[in-house]
Amino acid sequence: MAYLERDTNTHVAGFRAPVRPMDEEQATFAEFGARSHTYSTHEVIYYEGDEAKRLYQLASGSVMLFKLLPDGRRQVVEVLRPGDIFGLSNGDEHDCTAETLTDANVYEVELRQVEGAPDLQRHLTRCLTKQMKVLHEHAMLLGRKSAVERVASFLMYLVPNRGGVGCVGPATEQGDDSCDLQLHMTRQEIADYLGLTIETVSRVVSDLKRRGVIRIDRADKIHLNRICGLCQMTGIH
Amino acid sequence: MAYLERDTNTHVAGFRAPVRPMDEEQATFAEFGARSHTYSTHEVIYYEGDEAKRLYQLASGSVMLFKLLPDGRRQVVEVLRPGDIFGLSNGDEHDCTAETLTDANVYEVELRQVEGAPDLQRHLTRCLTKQMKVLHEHAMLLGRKSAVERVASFLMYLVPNRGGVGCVGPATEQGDDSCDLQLHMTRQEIADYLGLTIETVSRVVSDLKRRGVIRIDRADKIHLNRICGLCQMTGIH
DNA sequence: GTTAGCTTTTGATCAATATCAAGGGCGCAG
DNA sequence: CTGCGCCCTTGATATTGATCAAAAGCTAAC
Repeated sequence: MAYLERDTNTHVAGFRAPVRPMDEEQATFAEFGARSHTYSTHEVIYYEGDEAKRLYQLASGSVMLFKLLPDGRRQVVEVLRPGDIFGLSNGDEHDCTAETLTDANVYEVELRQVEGAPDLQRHLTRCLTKQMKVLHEHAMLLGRKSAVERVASFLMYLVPNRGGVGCVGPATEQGDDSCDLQLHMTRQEIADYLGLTIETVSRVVSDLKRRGVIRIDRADKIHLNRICGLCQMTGIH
Repeated sequence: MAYLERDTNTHVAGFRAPVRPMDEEQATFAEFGARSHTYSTHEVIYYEGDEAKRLYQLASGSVMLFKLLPDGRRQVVEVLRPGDIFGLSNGDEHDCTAETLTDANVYEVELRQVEGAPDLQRHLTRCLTKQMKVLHEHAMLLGRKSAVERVASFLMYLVPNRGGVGCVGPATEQGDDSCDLQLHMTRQEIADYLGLTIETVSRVVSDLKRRGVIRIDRADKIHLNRICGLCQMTGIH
């Protein structure tokens, strides 16, 4: 199935973990003449191949970065959270397309202003390091995990305070083992993020439901009945 | 096949593209009280989970970063070239194991020295951005490419001046469409990098040989007969 | 030169996921 | 309220790559 065949105007998408507090990192950007820009759901911020002019930091909402092959195969390479950086490029072209998954607020700084701003640089290093770690984790997912493990990992990634990576304990702090998630991504976007087909994602989700691990309130509203049980399925344990 | 089951002492590994000139980025490190350290082939620089104390820059040779799942599945997440950075961590633990693939020379700087060094920071941003782009490309490979496309992409990545990513023209500058490669990785390491099994890698390589695209001089010395032909098989065209 | 221990290759089979093909559900426009 | 368009789900089948198994090459030590 080729992405290009899709009618691209009709998707609701993205995800937001409920009440994700701004990271310390986030404060910095506003101080650097960073204009703040608002984008609506499913708006393209830049295209792969566009000239890279600005550095972006997501303030609120959700943005995905993806790449396309000429035959239409798509890979979503990052799903960004508030505080994450994008738009940096080592050539002068963007290597990915950036598209919002929700309404999003974004700080924007001209690239040439970045060079001479040490604080900002320090900041960038920290953000990039964090995002790199997520990319490493995702490479493991794409290269070595089964379909079930991918979907379980994806859902766990959305659980607040589970940081997306690894297991920080048997349950949420209050000993509460359930959680509501709001996916802001279609099955197609999830599939393109996890390196699967839309059918496989759908089947795995149905399976998790059948096994009682999750409950599906709407296609994009999923309740986790047993976070620990789900976590056991990520391949990390 | 689980990595842990392997006898880990017997592998030759890694790759080096013939005569890769040092990037401008590389100069910087030596100026920051960076000790230079030499590691021999197949030496572990640090383990996943170790406390992160130093920042490393590869000066010469080749290093891979990999992650393991508890059942022994392994994913090589980066194969580093001279100039590349590693060892940064956003928590205090390393998220990957770093292991040399060849004898390697490495600059090492204490992490706390990094904070107060703006030039180094600027430098880091550039390196990380470049490596991030490679990670994006690799996510596409792992998520969406076929076995043949993966192996073809891998080989193209080793061709000097093809930068690893994309096609910069119909042939090398001199119009020369062939090239000698020295892989410093075993089939197992290649498989773990490409998200395949050792058997699949072997089969694909044999296939390319049968089709006359490559010639195999030794398991780790491969001659590309038709770079363009190979490039056509990467999925990028 | 021969043997032992790897790594790599090759073959046969299996399993996971993709592909192909219908339906079903939900939201929105009229 | 009704119908149309999207998604999403589910089923049947095909295909790719994994797994299991064994033989063939290398390399180094004796």
